Amino acid sequence: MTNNNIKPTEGEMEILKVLWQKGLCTVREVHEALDKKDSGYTTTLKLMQIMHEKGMVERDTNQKTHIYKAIVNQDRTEKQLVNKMIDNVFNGSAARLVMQALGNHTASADEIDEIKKYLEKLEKDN
Amino acid sequence: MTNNNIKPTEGEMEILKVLWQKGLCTVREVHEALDKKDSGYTTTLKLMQIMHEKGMVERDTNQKTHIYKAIVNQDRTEKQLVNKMIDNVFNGSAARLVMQALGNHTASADEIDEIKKYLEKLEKDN
DNA sequence: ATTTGAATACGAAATAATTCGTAGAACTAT
DNA sequence: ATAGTTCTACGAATTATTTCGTATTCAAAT
Repeated sequence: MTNNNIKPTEGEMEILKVLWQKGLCTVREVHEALDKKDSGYTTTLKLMQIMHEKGMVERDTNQKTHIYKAIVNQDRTEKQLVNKMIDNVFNGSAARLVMQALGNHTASADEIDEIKKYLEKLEKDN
Repeated sequence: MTNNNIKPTEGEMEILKVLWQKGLCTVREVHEALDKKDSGYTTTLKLMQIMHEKGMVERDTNQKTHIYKAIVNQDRTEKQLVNKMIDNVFNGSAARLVMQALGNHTASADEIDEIKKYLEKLEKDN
């Protein structure tokens, strides 16, 4: 395994998603992006500081306002979480997870097409 | 929503999986089935008691040894967890989750076939 | 009947995750 | 330079989850 085996908490995932999407961010920007009024600014700050201790993000502290950046890899992290769910919930069957995900109103016709294309490609590559 | 919106914790999921698979179980049986030596018998017991308070399981207390049974529906629970992940991790895109799940060694050729069939069926039904 | 073994109940410790309050440093504008 | 705003640091409270120890009950075997 190239990378570490960190399992982000839910709160950390929220923040990572923002960082992955935006690249470089101040705490303020991240906090704004999670428009959840659920929690205050210092909560986001604290979270990001903890993530820094854990080595999930790096930061540039040259300016007063620190700039954060995700270190952990998005794709790898997503795969990790998905695999964990496949193990924990679906007894190791990726297919069961997929079907569960698709037997939903969440999957539009477009999405299904997209997935079919992806499957074709997968099979070609093997 | 027919059912409640309970989000089982990780520990609770472990237990639910056993109950779903076996149907009726004593605490002892569940505990044995989770062969994790990680934790003692009373831990499993306590968990199951809490699950009972939460209304996730029901139990027959006529005998000294109580018999437990899952109340929460497996399919519904799985869907809930998957949907949560789609939202939390994949910004609402079921397709992204599916691709992440399939771009894995976990998905065998057989599984992929199975999924393709499932997609055909999905499309026919719409 | 007494011992032994296995079960439940329950409180509370241990751990993890989130949240916030407050202090002080630094920048901006007056 | 002083006031006001924005930032970080950091300790501590809160909440959720897991874990265990101990008391008690019940039943079976001696």
